[in-house]
Amino acid sequence: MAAPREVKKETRWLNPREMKAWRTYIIASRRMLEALDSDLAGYELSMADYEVLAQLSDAPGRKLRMSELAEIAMVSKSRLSHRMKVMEKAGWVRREECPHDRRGFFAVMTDKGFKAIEKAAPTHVESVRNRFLDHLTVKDQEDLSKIFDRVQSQLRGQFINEE
Amino acid sequence: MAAPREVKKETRWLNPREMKAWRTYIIASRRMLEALDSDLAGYELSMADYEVLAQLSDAPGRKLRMSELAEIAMVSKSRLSHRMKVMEKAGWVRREECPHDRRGFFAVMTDKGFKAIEKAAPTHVESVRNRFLDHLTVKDQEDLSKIFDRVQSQLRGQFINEE
DNA sequence: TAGAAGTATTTCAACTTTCAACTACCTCGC
DNA sequence: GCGAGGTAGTTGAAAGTTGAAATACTTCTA
Repeated sequence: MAAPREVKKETRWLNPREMKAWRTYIIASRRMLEALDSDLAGYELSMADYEVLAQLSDAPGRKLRMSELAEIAMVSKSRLSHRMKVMEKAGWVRREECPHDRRGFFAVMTDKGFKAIEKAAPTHVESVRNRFLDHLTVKDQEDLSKIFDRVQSQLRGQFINEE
Repeated sequence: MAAPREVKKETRWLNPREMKAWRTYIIASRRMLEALDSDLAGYELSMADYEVLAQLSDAPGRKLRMSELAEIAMVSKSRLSHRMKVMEKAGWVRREECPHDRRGFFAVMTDKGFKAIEKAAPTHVESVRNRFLDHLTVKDQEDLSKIFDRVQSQLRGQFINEE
């Protein structure tokens, strides 16, 4: 240990390279997400709703417990509950009681819902290519996977936030 | 031109490598953004509000036209207008009439606002390092800048969306 | 087998964001 | 110097989101 010194460390501000990487990534990502959303708008879908339906359509029987769906589609339970009400009104999904756990419900995709996402999917995939993947080499794709795997695996991290 | 064929091309679905890159990037990004937001919560700031204040604090005289601020902080005019009302109530900013264009207003940061962001900034920077930059090598940073520069530069692109 | 504790989901109230006017002003062309 | 059309910013209502409380179960434990 060195001689007693300030408790609080100097802030390590970002150098120009770090700043560039961070800002370019954040700004381009935001704009790209906006573009993807607007590419989907013609199908009355947001990216979040698309994700919910896509996950549901991949599930066995196109049917999942609400909590599980919320989890894998990365929306809060309460948000999913609200969105389901809207999608139910559109006839894309319905709720089904869970026979083994009477607290629970299944979200079930209707045929109409399946047709809706089936119709939107090619556009969305094309959109992801246009807006993103087409600008990446195979090497880029692999690099990115590695980087964001690392980012995600460290994310459990508790950041101390002085109250 | 080849012989007449279907107008609509086959959808080029994502291969596993593409899928992996896309989903890892999207999911890790979302989770990271959530973490950054929650790291800022102790300062009564969202990322969006932080960005607005940070841009304002960097401006000459800590003062910018509303539209310009909305532009560089990437929020809509109407959203900025609403947020300014909240931040004005908190005493962080005030509005000032523009002498040369009587339609216009300046957003001006108060001393209290400057102190607020000055206090939050080290945490936020530390947070960006913890959550993101620390997991990137210098090479990664450069790669990322290149990738997202390409992504952004193609984003002007009009995506044909059949109505 | 009662009751405490936990879980699944919805609802409520507060807040934020968006969309489409709307007001007020500026600028240009004639 | 007037009017058409554009620009700056705000507003209010509607829609979306959130976190906490409420409801209705299930599960555990003694």
